[in-house]
Amino acid sequence: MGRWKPDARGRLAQAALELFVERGYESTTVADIAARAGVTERTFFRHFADKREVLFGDPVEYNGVFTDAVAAAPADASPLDAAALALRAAGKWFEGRHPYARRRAAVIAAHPALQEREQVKRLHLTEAIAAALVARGTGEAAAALTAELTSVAFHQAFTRWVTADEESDLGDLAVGVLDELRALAC
Amino acid sequence: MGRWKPDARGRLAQAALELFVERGYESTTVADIAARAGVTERTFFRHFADKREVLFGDPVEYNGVFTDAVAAAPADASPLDAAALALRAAGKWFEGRHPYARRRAAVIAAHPALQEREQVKRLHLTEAIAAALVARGTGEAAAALTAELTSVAFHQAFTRWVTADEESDLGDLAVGVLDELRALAC
DNA sequence: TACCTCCATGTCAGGAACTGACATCACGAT
DNA sequence: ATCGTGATGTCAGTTCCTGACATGGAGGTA
Repeated sequence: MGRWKPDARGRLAQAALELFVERGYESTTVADIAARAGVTERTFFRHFADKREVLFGDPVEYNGVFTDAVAAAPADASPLDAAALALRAAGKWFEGRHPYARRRAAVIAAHPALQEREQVKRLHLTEAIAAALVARGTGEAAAALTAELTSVAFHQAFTRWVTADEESDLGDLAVGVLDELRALAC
Repeated sequence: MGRWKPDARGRLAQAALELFVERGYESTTVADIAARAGVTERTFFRHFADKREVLFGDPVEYNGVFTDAVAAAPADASPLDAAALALRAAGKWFEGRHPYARRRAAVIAAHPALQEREQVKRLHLTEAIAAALVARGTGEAAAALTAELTSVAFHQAFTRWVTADEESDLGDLAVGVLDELRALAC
């Protein structure tokens, strides 16, 4: 066995979620998190840019779920069709993560500072989707708006998915919201 | 003349914007802002919840521009028509504020911490619009989605408005984006 | 084996953001 | 004239976050 226990980052993330659930975000210090993970505070900040970031995974991986699906869409698919495929892919990615997502969402909903971070992550996802659409040949303006629609659909669907008691299919929900949006706009 | 110079809050807000433009957000301390405004650091935190907040006005007043317009819309207007009226009202509210909005937007664009705050403000605006629509009798789901569309339209239009060199009509832009969204979704 | 470099972590000092508790003192009402 | 109010000042303290430097196992090389 090595000099240190493996996966300090993972231990920190888990300790943080536990403590946030137990005591709340504000009553938990970074020192508390580090102590439970068995490292020092300084090590926490080597793995995460700040205290909020510990609740958010690798954005490249997460955004990639959406952007890869957009990139993989058939060349003749419309931007909105590509968006729907991205929603399906995201729905699949979240399969089996419902219990975790619920706990995490509850923590975030309880603390404005964490909602802020979540909203920027959403913005970055929107921009990533727009970029992926542009890469497929969609115009800048249409790409930006389609990405926003995708983001709205996913956000709404995710909220409902996490709120609902029994687990439903997130992909179905999201594509459903996209259809609601279509109906509204026409 | 009173014991203190009047409008400490306004002086703080102005000093902050000046300093953020001059040195950047991170290189400006709250003590710097307070000093330029002629008060102490503690007074800054009595007027603003945190360092970021100094760039954002009263959310009740700002959101009210949108929600009042929604509330004042004719009873037979569709949710999306009410949204368009809100966009017009917001456009009018920003008349004459283009130079200020540009400077402010540049500062925010340069600092992730400020983008975070801006995104939550946007979220709260969206929720306020949804609530105003519900008050008009729109269903929860349709209200949420219409509010999101309104928010998207305004956000896109505002970005273009602030980016463009010569000043155009923000209301026109926003309603135009709403039409683009319609076209995309159909 | 002996040595050596790498790199994740530890240690420590310090700046800046924010908060609670208490003091001050012009202004306006009584 | 007195008194309460409320915006501000003062000060101590906690927490977040960063830079600089030290440490010592792992893994490679002679």
